[in-house]
Amino acid sequence: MYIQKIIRKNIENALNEVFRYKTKNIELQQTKKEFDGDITLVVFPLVKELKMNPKEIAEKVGDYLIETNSVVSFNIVSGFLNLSISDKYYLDFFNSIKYNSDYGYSNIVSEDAVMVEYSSPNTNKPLHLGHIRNNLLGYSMSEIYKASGKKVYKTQIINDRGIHICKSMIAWLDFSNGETPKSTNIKGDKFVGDYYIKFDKVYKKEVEELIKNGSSEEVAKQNSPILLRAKEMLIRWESGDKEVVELWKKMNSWVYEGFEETYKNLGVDFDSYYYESDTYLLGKEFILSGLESGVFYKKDDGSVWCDLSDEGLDEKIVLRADGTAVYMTQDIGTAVQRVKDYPDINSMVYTVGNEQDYHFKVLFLILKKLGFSWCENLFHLSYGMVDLPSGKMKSREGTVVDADDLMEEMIRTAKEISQKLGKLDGLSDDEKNKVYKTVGLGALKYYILKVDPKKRILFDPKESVDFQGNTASFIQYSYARIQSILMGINFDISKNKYNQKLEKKEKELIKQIDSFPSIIHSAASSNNPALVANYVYDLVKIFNSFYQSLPILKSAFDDKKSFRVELSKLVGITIKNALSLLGIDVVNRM
RNA sequence: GGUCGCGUAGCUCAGCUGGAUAGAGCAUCUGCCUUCUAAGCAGACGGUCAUAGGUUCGAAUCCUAUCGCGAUCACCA
Repeated sequence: MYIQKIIRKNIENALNEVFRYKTKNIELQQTKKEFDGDITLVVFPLVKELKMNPKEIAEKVGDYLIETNSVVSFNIVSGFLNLSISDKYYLDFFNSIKYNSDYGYSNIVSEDAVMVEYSSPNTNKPLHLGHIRNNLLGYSMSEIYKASGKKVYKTQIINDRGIHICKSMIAWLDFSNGETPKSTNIKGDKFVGDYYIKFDKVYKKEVEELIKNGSSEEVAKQNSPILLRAKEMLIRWESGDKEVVELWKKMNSWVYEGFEETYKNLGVDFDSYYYESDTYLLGKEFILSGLESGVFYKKDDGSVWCDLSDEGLDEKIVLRADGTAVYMTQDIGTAVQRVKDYPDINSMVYTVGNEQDYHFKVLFLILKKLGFSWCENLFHLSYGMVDLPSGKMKSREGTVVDADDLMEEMIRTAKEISQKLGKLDGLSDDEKNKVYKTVGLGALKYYILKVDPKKRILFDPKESVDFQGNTASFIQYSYARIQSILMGINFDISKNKYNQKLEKKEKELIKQIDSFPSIIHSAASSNNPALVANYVYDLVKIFNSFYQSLPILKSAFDDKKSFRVELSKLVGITIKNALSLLGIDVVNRM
């Protein structure tokens, strides 16, 4: 159990027994390096409540804690009670988990499940850097929820219908001569995306032509022949035209093949898929029942609205005048559908960019008004844009960073650096390539996940391939060194009975490891994988500094050395587990 | 204009529900490879926490205003 929890409980007891006082207002923190002690109680908040001076309170609490053997000593510095925990506590904790390869993960799995939606692409374009952030966040949060003891369903909703895919279809009919991804050896999503771009080119040319012939810009934009054909195709699709639907299925299947490849490379996966072509008509029934119960109201033209001015928001349309659904309608329907499909769900997480903050605020409010029991546990995992040093990513200007290209570049850079350093000499080509991939993708993932989701990221390709400092490869490298220590040792270290005094750095390491489960819980409750990233970086830094001071381990062995070997091993387990929450793999040698 | 988010070292970022002298990495400079991996370690330099008020024992953190950047405010998704 996390040491702070124990101390907190003991302090509660102390206050209760010494002062007959009960409070939740106990402020604990790590003791600063400059002072003696492990954990510090900030006494000030109690001063007011107990109406005594800080020193007196601190002394009484300290005495009680010593009497009850919770701490071995304490000192008081101006309202801060610094407590020293016995080495025995740390050693007992260490011994209790040192062979637990699942260390940190909760072994109690809750009955309730959380559904995490992420990725959710359109089917007319390949995935780009923004999707990478989305995927990494969604996947990582899923792993963190699992580790914190929740059952998780990973899903996505694919925007597979609408005018955008019709555009690709028209362009393919016009220009492909029957070519396919297979026949051209182009990845399916890129293949379809290329036709989307082709459509756009023709469209622009036609608009120009129309303007030259005297149309206004607005009219021209609406009346380009190729756009009219795309619109007509959408109508045919909606009416179930066999030919159109066939082509639509064919082209989407190409895209999905491409996406799967990208997901596989990125190391993310899904338990289920929702398609807008299935869900875009959902939700109308709830609009009707909402009308009856007075949640919504109808305007004269027949459109249906929800008034949210009580919550400080505007009114929001939920059904068009012609009775067709809008985005909001579908999202209401889809949410309900998901709970139907997975009855154990009691919360949902939507990983969607922060440009949709308003939409989700409204969606959650409406669901609440409609009275669904699970509406309290909806969370919009909102994240900031990914900018480039050259500015914003814009598909029209070709400044989008393609997901596949980026991953490839990261792997290539890992290869170059490794070759230059000669770290991998002696491995087979297969093994080398595996390391390049693990290191290159790890760098990408860590670079993105280590920053707070709600902040914008400035993605500098140059800096992201830097493998020094606060990067995945630094962490992976330390893991590899630990494996190397362990490999050099060929006798049984499990019999050691080390119970001497701990050195400062050993204690620091154990303390850091001790806090891992609580980090997982804070990451889960704040929906922020960056907490885990920064945690493991801190752990590795402490370890490296400790490691530097290790005596030579492979030769003459004593209890102290075997203890340190075991401690290193436990650090390795913790690093591996923490990284796996971020979707990052480790390598045994590099 | 209304609403929401962000603003911390030259650069990229930490800083949990307010707590001790605001922390890392990069960059710049100084040491450390005859010892298990130098993708490392030890150290130096670098701060008006956007600005101005307020709340209190105590503010980067909470409140108000102002400035800057961004998003959003569609019968688009």
